[in-house]
Amino acid sequence: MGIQSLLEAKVKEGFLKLYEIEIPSVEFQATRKDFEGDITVVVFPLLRYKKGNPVQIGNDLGNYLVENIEEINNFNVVKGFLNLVVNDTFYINFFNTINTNQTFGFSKDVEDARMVEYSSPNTNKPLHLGHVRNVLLGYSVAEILKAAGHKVYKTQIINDRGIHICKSMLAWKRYGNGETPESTGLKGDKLVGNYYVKFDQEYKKEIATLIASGSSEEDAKKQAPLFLEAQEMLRKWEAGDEETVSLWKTMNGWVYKGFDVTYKNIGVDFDKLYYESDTYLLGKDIIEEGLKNNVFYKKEDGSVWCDLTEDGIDDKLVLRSDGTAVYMTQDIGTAIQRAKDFTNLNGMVYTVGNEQDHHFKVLFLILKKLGYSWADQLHHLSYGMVDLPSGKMKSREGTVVDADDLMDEMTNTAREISQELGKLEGYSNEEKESLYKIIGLGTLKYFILKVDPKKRILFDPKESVDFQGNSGPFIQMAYARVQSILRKASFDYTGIITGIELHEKEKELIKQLELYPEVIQQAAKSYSPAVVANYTFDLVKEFSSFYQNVSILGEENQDKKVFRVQLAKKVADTIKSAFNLLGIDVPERM
RNA sequence: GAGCCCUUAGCUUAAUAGGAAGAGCAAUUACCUUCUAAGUAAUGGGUUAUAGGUUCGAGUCCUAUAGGGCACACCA
Repeated sequence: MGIQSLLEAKVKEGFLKLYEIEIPSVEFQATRKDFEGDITVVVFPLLRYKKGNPVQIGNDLGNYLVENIEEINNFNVVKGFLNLVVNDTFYINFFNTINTNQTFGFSKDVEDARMVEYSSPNTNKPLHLGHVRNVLLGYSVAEILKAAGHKVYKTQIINDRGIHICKSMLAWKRYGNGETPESTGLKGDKLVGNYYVKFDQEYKKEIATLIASGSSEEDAKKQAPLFLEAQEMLRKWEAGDEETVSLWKTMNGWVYKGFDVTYKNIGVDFDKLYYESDTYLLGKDIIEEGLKNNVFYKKEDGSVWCDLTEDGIDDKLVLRSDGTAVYMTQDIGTAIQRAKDFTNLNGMVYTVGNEQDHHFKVLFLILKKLGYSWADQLHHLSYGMVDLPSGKMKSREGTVVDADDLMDEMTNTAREISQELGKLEGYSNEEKESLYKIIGLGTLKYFILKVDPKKRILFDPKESVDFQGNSGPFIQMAYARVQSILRKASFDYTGIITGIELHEKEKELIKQLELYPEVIQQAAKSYSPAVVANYTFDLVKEFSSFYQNVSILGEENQDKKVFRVQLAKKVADTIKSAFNLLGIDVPERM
């Protein structure tokens, strides 16, 4: 049992005895470093029930608690804050209860299932920095939800159809000379992406020619032969034309192979895939049904809309006048399909950039109007864009940071720094390379995950990624240090230690460990890996201080030495556990 | 032009759903002590964008204002 729940009961009891007043709850917080004490009762809220001087009430309560709770040794009152000093025995006992718990911090299964969608790429170009943030957030939130006791299904919707896909197909057909990933040695997604860029270049040339011969820009864009041909291709694809579909399958196949490599490198995976080509027609039946139930209405031209005026939003188109589906149609269908596929779902999380806030607001509203009870459990995990110093990324203009290149670059930087520091004697080349990757990727992932998802990130590949301070390597370093100690600890450090006097730093560390379960719950509730990242940093800061100020293996008292090894190991285990939730590996040595 | 998000130290940021503004980088200084210096210890740096309001108490809630971003398409 935590000290807090014990205290809460005693504070209530004390209030009753002292003033004959019942209070519903007690507010606690960790005592600030500049004051003596471990846990603080905030007295102010209690003034609502018992008028008086907060300092006086604090003193009365403090006296009562010291007398009645064994674990409380002392107290002081500053303004309306009652700071309580908790004795070592409590902390040692607490540590012993968590010490051998391998899943410390994790909740037991609550049999509540969630689906988390992330990545959702187009199949006409490689993944870039924007996807990296998306994928890292989605994967991490999925892991955090698992740790918080949910069953989780990770998914993505692959945007594998549409005019943009036809563009790269067309360009390949025209200018590709039968190139394949095998013949060029290029990753499939890169090869296809090149043709998407190629299309745009040629298209622009055609537009320029047309404008030169007197067309307006608008007309030129619509009349360029390439554009017309791409549209024709889309029609053929929808009609099931054999040649077109076959090319589509081949080129998408290349892209998927490329994506697999990238996902594997990033270290993320999926439980279930949805393809837009399978789902884009799905929504139509739902729209028909909704029309009957007056959820939607039809305009004279045949287009179908949802009236959202009472929600203060403009009406939304859900079906074009020619009967074809729009983005919204498809998303409605996909959501319903998922609910059918996974009947145990208690919520879906969509990891999509904040530019689509409006889209998801509308989607959730429409699903609710359609009467789906689960519509209330949908959540848009909205995150800010990643900007480059040069501005926004545009794939057609080649101003993107490619995901594969980015990871390579991080690994290279890690290699350079490692070699400069030169501490890897006795490591094989293979081990070294694996380590560089762990550090490089860890740096990147931590850099992105430590900030609140809502906030925009300015990413400067040269300068913004630090290997010091609040960074991945700083935390990985702490883990490696503990492993080093464990390798050197040539004695039995199992067993339960009691009755020792704690060093101040040890006490701080145990207090920090105590927070872990709540941190996971908090992160799950707010869908924020940043909560876990910041906690881990605080834990490691505390550990580093402990490590520099207190000797572990050099301690003469055997009990203290064993306890310190156990404590260090627990810290390392917790680092590893927390970093796992972020999808970051930790090294045995660095 | 109804709307949504953001603004905390020079830079990057934290603050448990109103409770004592805290870190990292950069700057200055000290430390390789037999557990790894990608580290530790210390110093300086804040009217939390501005003006009001609610409250015993506001970075946090409300109202305006300024600056930055996003969105509202028979695009996805």
